[in-house]
Amino acid sequence: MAEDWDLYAVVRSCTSAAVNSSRDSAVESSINNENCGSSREDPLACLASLTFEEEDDPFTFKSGSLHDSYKPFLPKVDPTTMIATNRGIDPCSSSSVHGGSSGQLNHHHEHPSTPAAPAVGIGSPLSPASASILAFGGFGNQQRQPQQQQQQLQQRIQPPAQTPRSRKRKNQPKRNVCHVTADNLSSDPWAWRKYGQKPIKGSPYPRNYYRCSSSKGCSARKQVERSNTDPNNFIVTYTGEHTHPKPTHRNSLAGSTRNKQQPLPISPTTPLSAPADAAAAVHNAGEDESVDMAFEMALDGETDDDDELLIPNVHVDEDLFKGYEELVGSSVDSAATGAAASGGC
DNA sequence: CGAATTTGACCAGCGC
DNA sequence: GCGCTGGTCAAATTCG
Repeated sequence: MAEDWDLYAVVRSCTSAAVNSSRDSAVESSINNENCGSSREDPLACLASLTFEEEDDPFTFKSGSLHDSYKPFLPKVDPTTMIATNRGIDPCSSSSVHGGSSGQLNHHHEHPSTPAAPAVGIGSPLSPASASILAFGGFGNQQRQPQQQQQQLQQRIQPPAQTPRSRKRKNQPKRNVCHVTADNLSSDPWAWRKYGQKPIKGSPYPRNYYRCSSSKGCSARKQVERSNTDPNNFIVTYTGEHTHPKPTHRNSLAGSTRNKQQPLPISPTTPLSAPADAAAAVHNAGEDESVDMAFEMALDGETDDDDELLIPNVHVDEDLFKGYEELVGSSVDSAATGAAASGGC
């Protein structure tokens, strides 16, 4: 499915969320995503509508406590809501497992033998950006991230003395669970690097693990898995928080743009892949800024047109942008429009 | 050559 | 206490 991960997708997700704002079910929001095209409201609203569904998450953020935690990070946005769109990442990928169940995923699993076709895979011809839009602030675990980092470092340096790997549920940081459609799967300004993939019991689709590669010390992570109930929906779980400002450009990540096996549409074995690629791709497509904007808006909670606000170091080179426009003309337009739309979503 | 992805193995938490 | 499952690590591989 080559969905075009463009800003629209993001916007759509927002809108959809808005539409379903009354519901705290993120799933529903995402599911209805397609419908949202019509309704444009405040993207934030959309975000707001997306709630952290917990699924297996012991922490339930239904408005409330989490809200407080997020405040610092998400000033205007209702912490309980967030949107994530990961495009570029095709969670369904993966290996073998999936194949089996794949009945549902007709579009995706076709070349089990092909390892990754990552990013591109799901993505779009344009190559998605990997991103995921989400309002990711810190999930309230400001303390944790440094700790985790240290833990990991220590682990490597010395054998785990006490709690070497606190990655298990018990110690797990709070997570933001978002449900997004394939269309929306992607687009977050952060660069993600895949570090693992595992088949999940009860789900035909494997779960992919990504960590933020924008900064070495960043403990932000995200898990992407395809919903077994609705193959078109992906469950994106964000954990940890970014310890650095959003990358100015997705391609800021050295070597992040690795376009592998483009030829292969999507292989089941390669699910989400390559956020980095996607990011790069998006960037190339000229969507980058748009996406970023959308993302920012989400973060900011204000969909207004204050694009400037956001992250300080996010600066857009106009020339570059122009170049994009020329290159991708319409794409950019759409993206821009989308961004704008999102503002008025 | 550097960076990202793949994939098997390891380890810890949780349930029985 | 044991086994299962999920999360992470790290070597090998691939690609720009």
